[in-house]
Amino acid sequence: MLTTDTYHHGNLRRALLEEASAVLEEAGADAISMRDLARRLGVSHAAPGHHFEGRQGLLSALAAAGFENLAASLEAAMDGPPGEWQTNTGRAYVRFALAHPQRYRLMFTTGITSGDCEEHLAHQSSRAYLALLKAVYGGLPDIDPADYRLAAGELRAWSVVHGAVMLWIDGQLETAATEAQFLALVDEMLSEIG
Amino acid sequence: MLTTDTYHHGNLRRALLEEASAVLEEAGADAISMRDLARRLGVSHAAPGHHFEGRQGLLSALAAAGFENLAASLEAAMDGPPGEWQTNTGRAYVRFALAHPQRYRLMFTTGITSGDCEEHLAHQSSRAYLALLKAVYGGLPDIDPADYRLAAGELRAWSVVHGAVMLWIDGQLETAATEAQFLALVDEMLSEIG
DNA sequence: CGCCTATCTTGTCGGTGACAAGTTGTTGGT
DNA sequence: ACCAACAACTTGTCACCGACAAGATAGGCG
Repeated sequence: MLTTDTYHHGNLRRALLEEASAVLEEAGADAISMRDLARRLGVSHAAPGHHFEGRQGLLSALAAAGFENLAASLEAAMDGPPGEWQTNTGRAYVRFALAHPQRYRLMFTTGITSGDCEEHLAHQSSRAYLALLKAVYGGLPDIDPADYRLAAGELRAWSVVHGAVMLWIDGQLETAATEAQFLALVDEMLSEIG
Repeated sequence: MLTTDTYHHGNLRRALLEEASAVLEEAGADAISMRDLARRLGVSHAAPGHHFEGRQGLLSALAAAGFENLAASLEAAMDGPPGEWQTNTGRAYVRFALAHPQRYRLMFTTGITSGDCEEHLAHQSSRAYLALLKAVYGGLPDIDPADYRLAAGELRAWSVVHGAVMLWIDGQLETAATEAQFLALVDEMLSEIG
């Protein structure tokens, strides 16, 4: 059992995150219960509480992991010529959100004020945002992050992908388009903007 | 007491909606509890259950009322010349969302599958959507609602306002802009699109 | 008067998050 | 080798929640 680290009753923290991810994907964040996770993993009802700052801490960790994946996806989308960065990154963004709708909703719904993996969450979140900025402007502007001010360019780009994705995830477009049609429309929007 | 209708212990349904609206505005939908509402109104803990199909039913009613207000706001924004419909309606949309952020989030987060005031919710929701269509195209296309298909025009318009608003409401832009700056940016986006 | 129905109350169930206190296993110092 | 300190986990409990069942109460109508 060298592979499973310290072992007292297994590597609980990792197991909790994996189990919670499964519940998240199939039933949404509201369905995640500390006691239920404990039950699924065969530990006592209070065990999960020792690995996160309460339920909110667990959700923060899930959100942070999501931002990490999103950032990696966006960064990977920029290995082509800069002229295609915006379109490719937008496509990657939407593809990520549609592949993990519940995770995406959690990432943008949960308050960042969580505290558990606060710095990790903030870091991965801003990493994703920097990728977005780079894609929109074909490179990173050389300014002090401290006095960064939101501009119309990135707001429009982010709003259109975030808005489309949220409308789809929340079922507002369900009766008006299939997923394939929705993706085609998003591609159309992205090439118009770019 | 003629004004308060039937009276057994007051017009509970209306009182519940008003109290729940207050809690919603100041603490969000998650803070709405049937038992807490009952406590606030001085009735027994089970009383609210007789007026809505459970907690979800109450939330649906709140969402439906929100869509009613939104639809009215959007319709009112189109009393000017058709050329200004899109910009004015967009502005009205964003203004509504920023004035009632928790309500707005509830409207687009809660599943429409609620059952309680399902037909009312669906009706007010599509009323708001029709206003949006009218604003985008300067009038309503003459098609059968049954075979309506989502098109790029309305998707882009809706996405950009919904996305911007959700990003703001969920605090993603907090550190990058003040509310006034955000509103100015939204106006800029709206006039570019229109 | 007596029934009927809508409204509200009381009681209870299983479930949940948070916390306190105790137990067990692991690790590291001597 | 031993023991202390620490981390991981268990047990127990609290207040809260939503949902339901069954009973009480009031108003309307015959």
